[in-house]
Amino acid sequence: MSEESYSLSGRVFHRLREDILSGRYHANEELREKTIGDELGVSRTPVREALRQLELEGLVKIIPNKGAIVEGISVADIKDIYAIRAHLEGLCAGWAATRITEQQLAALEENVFLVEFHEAKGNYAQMLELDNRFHDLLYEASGSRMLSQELVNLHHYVERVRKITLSMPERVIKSNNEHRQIVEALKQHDEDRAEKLANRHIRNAMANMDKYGWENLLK
Amino acid sequence: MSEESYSLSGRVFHRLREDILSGRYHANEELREKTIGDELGVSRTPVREALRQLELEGLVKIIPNKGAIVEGISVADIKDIYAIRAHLEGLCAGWAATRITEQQLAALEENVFLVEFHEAKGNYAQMLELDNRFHDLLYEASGSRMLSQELVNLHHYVERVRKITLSMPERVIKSNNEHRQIVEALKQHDEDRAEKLANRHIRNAMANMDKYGWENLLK
DNA sequence: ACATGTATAATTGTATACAATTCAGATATA
DNA sequence: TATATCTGAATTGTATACAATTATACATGT
Repeated sequence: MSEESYSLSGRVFHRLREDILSGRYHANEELREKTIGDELGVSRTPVREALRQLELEGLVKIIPNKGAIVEGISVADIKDIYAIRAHLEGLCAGWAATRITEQQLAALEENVFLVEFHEAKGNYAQMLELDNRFHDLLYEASGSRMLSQELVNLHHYVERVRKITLSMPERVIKSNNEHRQIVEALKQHDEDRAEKLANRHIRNAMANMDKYGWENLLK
Repeated sequence: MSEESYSLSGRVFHRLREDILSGRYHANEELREKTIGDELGVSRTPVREALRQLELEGLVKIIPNKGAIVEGISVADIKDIYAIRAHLEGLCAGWAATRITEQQLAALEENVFLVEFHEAKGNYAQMLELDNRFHDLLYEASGSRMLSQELVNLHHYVERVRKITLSMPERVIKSNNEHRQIVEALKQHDEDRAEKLANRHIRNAMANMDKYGWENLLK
């Protein structure tokens, strides 16, 4: 999944989103077009385009003739996103159960196997990448452009949580077991079971953060 | 609910979105920055900003150095959105049941009453506006910025369906009855019931379109 | 006729110029 | 002192200029 963008405005957009979601900009911070442009070595034009896009994502608020301020994202927001994802990933897995292709199934099985492989070697660096890939594959298997798009968007918001989660070996193992069960249900085209398992998978991720402490999230 | 935008780029954005969702532009149509700018009497700058935003909403696809083409929205997409909304409006109503304020409840009750009033007078013109308002109030009552934002976005996509639906007197009556029941559940802070009713409300809207014939949707 | 190459036009990407608005500080006035 | 108002700087909004890329048309050779 290449998140690269070869236009300047695209690069500025991804960079600013990352900086906001990672907390490098704090909430309510003012974003000046010229300042950002100078920092990234571009003119105001691509910066403006990026800010307008971030506004649509809800990460900044643009006040006409005044400027852009960081909306940021609170712990409550992230919890909400997990609740939303629980529903939508369930729906997604359910749809995928009846629509998934053999190739997509094979790709998911390979993914589960790869996690197992690297986990056994204690190679946790690739976990985030592999986890991203699992979910992207699942989204695509739903066969729904709209649902997939929604879930990909939501996924970005919680990258920070997942970085923490997937650095815990015991959670990685459990998570991959849950992935395996989901794939199994997809293989059997068991819609209800796939939906329930995917829903619970997200809820388990939430429960894991409950134990870890959400308040530790934003440093 | 003011959908107005006082910047040129905002106006272009809303205008283009409306034109795409209403089918004035057909799928795969190429959108030239200069042409659009000339039509709307603005320069390329605000047009570009609008196109970049529409890309994020999935309504156009931008191919670097080539241009923007209309993604459009298919009947399948709209059905998917209804399914997604069914889940999320349920979640939303459930949350609202425990968080809604007295003022918000009063506003919802007033809305239901107003629909009744205008319906009795056969004044169907305001129905879309009032229906929009009901759902916006419900979204806000969820107390969740993220969920509200998601639902508002999804709502835009199906404006075309709702224009049809809400021009059917018998559906308007049923719809408002469903609204009334939802408000009742919110009043009693009955989370499960609110969730079920809101979920079913959207499913009923789908069933109504099933009868009407989805294929008649895109002219 | 067909493919290929090349010049030219059209279009997008980015930077800059200028207009409109807002902000900050100084000055004036009660 | 407190308040109001003016003035210039800073910032955003929009248009335009220029660069980079892509599309089109035509010529050339096979």
